[in-house]
Amino acid sequence: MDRSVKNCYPCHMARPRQFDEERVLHAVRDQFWNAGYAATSLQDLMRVSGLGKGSLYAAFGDKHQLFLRALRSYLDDSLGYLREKLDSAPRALDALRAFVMAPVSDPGGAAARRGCLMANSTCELATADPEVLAEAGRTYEGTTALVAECVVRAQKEGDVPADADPIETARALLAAQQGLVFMGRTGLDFDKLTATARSLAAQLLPGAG
Amino acid sequence: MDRSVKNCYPCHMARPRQFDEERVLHAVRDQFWNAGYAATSLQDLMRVSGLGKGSLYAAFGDKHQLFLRALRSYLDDSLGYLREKLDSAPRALDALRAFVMAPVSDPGGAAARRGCLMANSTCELATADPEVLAEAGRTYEGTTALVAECVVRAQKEGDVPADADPIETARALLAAQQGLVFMGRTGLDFDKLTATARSLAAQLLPGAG
DNA sequence: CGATTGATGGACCGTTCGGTCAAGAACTGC
DNA sequence: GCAGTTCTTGACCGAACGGTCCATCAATCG
Repeated sequence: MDRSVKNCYPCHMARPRQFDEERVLHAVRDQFWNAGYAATSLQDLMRVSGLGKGSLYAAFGDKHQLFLRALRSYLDDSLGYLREKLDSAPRALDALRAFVMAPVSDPGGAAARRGCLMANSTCELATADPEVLAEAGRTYEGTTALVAECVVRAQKEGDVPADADPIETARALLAAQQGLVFMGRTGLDFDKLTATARSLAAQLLPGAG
Repeated sequence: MDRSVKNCYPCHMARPRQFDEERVLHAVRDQFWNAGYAATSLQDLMRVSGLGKGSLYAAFGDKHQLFLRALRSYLDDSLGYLREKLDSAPRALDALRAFVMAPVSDPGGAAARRGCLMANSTCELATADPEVLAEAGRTYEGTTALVAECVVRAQKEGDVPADADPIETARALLAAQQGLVFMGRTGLDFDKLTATARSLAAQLLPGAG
């Protein structure tokens, strides 16, 4: 089943893949990100990946499975990046602040207008696609857990009141962050969005920037 | 052009409409709300409206125009409802708290999981559909203005510090609310969502509930 | 009643959709 | 070089898509 491991052919080597699976997933992910799931056609996917229909179907299954693969790849990257950011910050409070401000961390604001693939997909598909809904639930639970860990660290460092519930605090921070992601997607002016992000971070987290 | 005005026929009356335009817009809006724009076919629209293709096209133009009509009808209703809620509250602070908590005001949580038509549409279409993006911008600017007015009133009533910027406060409240709407759409447990809403309201607004 | 008008519903259009399949290409082991 | 295996390509499929058109219907006014 898993053809990503190269040296597992029965006895005769066959024709090797001429494409890099990760590269294709990346291109496909961008396409879904820009146009959404339903508005992306197989022709779009062929164009951005450079693959023929047959290759796409042989490698990934149908459109929906390919979408889920691309989505999961995106989530793995995002969660890994978040974990690294949260863990590597010298002071947990700074990491929490950066977490809330993440939607405005891109200088130009282009990323803010593009939003988040998982968020966009959830809004488009959550009602009708249980697998996407499940992925969303898992993702935001995972994110909450990571942030909550960071809250605990901030408490140990004396920056967050010890009586605050870490999970509850994390959920509030996550909700605020996702609200900012969404406001960015509505086209809200980047400077105003940044000001709002600062305001939210200041109100939800102790200490002055 | 405008056939909604009944008494403007040249000289002979013709066959009158056999459907209620508002009723159709309502049904169509629900369909788009449940399935999204791209995933809704003309057959779906015919089914939920009970109209034939010809009637739909004659009355509303193509699918995209019909969608915009339904979306605007939704927005008019929503903004009207919000204005009324904000104005009718005896105390502005209570209205602001209710505004933030709106995503969990539905007892069962079904509304929370359905999300907001404008928010869903923005996430699905904002990148590719300038008209939807413009509608989103207008909507959230309008909402910000309404909430800011209410903040001013709360300041006059002594419930919100006088030195707070009403617009900035309104944007933060709106972002928090939309974050909650989104978290509801991810399927987050309704009780947890409610707790998060309470937590956000408590941190962003003065006074104890 | 008959002329006129807009509403109606479904047949019909070309296009594009997601998905399948078979034939050929590329590669290794014998 | 041949056999065996997988990958690649593009033709092909039926279905569904959005959209147009027209014969028919219902209502009014002269």
